[in-house]
Amino acid sequence: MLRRFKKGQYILNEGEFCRYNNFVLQGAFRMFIVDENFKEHNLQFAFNNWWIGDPKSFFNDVTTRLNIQCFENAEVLSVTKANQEKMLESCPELNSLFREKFRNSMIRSYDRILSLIGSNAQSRYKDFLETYPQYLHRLPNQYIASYIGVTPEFFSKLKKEYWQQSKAS
Amino acid sequence: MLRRFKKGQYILNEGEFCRYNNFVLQGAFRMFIVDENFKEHNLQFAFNNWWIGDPKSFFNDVTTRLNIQCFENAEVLSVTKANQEKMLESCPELNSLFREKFRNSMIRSYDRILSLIGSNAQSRYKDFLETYPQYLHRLPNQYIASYIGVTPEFFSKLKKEYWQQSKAS
DNA sequence: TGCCCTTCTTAACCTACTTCAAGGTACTGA
DNA sequence: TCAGTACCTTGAAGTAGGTTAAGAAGGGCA
Repeated sequence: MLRRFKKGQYILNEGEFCRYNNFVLQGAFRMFIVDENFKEHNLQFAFNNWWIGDPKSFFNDVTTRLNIQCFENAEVLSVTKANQEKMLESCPELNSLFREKFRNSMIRSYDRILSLIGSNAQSRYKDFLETYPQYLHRLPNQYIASYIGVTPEFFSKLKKEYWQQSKAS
Repeated sequence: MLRRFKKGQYILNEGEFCRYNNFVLQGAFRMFIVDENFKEHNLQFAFNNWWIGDPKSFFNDVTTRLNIQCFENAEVLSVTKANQEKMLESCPELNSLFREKFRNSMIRSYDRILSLIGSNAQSRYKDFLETYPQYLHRLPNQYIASYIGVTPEFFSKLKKEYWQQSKAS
C-alpha cells in the first residue's frame, strides 16, 4: 500500500498499535521516545530504502511507546502483519531475506549499545560522522544531538571542539 | 558440538573471529567490551537456553571487539556457520525459527537503547530488577552495575536509595 | 580456626554533561 | 522587504555520576 506524508506529519504515536511496517521510497523519518520530562530522544532515522516501524508493537500486538514523524515529504510502502504473513506463505524464500534484515538491525543495535555504554559524547559524535556521512546534510543538529544522547547546547560545544582539534592536527 | 567450560574461562577474546554460535545448556556467561581506559562494560548475559556469540563477527567474518567469559561452570552446544547453513538447507522450517530469534534480540536491543538514552541510572536499575528478577541471585553486583552503565560504587548508592524509598512508601 | 582474596560499601572530591537564559542566524512567507 | 519563527551558539551555574582511597564483609581453602 502506497502512502504519502508531508513534513511534520506523524505516522505513529505513543499509545497506538503499530499496524504497518513501512518501506521508505522517498523522504525522511525519525523515530523517538518522549521521557517523563517531556524530552524527545531519537532512536532511529529512516531514509530511502530503509524500513521503519516499531517491531515490538508490530509483532507482539502491544501498544507502542514510540513516535514516528516525517521530516521530509515522503512516499512509503506500508505492509500490514497479515500482508507480510501472506507474502511469506506464498514465497518462502523471503524468510531468509527477513532473517537477514533482522540480523542486520540487531547488529546495528549492538553497536549502538556498545557506543552508548562504552564511550563518551565526543567519540559518539565521531562515530556518527563516520557511520552516516551521507545523511549529515539532511539532519538538523538537534536531531543528531538527541540521537547520540546529548542536549543541543552540549552538541554545539562538541562540534566546536571537534573541528578545532581536527584543524590543529 | 558439545563443549564444557569452567568458571573464569574465556570462550571469545577481542581480536579473534567468532567461529561459534553457542547455545547454553547449563551455566552462565557474560559478554563485555573493554574501553580505552581498560574498563569492562557488560553488554549481555547468557544463562540456560540462551544463545551467545558475536553475530557481527560470526556472520560478517570480521574480528570481534567483544569478550565472552564463563562465570558459572557451563555446558554449551556450539554451532559453526557451515553447520548452521547445512541445517538451514536440510530443514528450511528453521528459517522462521531463526528469523524470530533475531527479531526478539532486536526488540530487546531496542528496549535497551531506549532505557540507556531515555532514562537515568535509578530507573534503569528498577527496569533491570523488573525484567530479570530470576537471575538476580546469580549475578554479582558489579556485573549488574556494568550492565546498566554505572560504576560499582555508584551502583551501591542506587541500591541503598532504592531500598530506602521502597521502605518509606 | 584463621588467612587470603575478592566483592561490596562509604565518603570526599572531581568532571562530563545539563539547565537556564540570552543573543545570533537563517529560512519562510506575506 | 521585512517580520516571524525555528534553529543554533555561548556562557554561567547546577547536578548526576565518576574517581580515588580506605575499610568492611563474605567465602573458599590450608
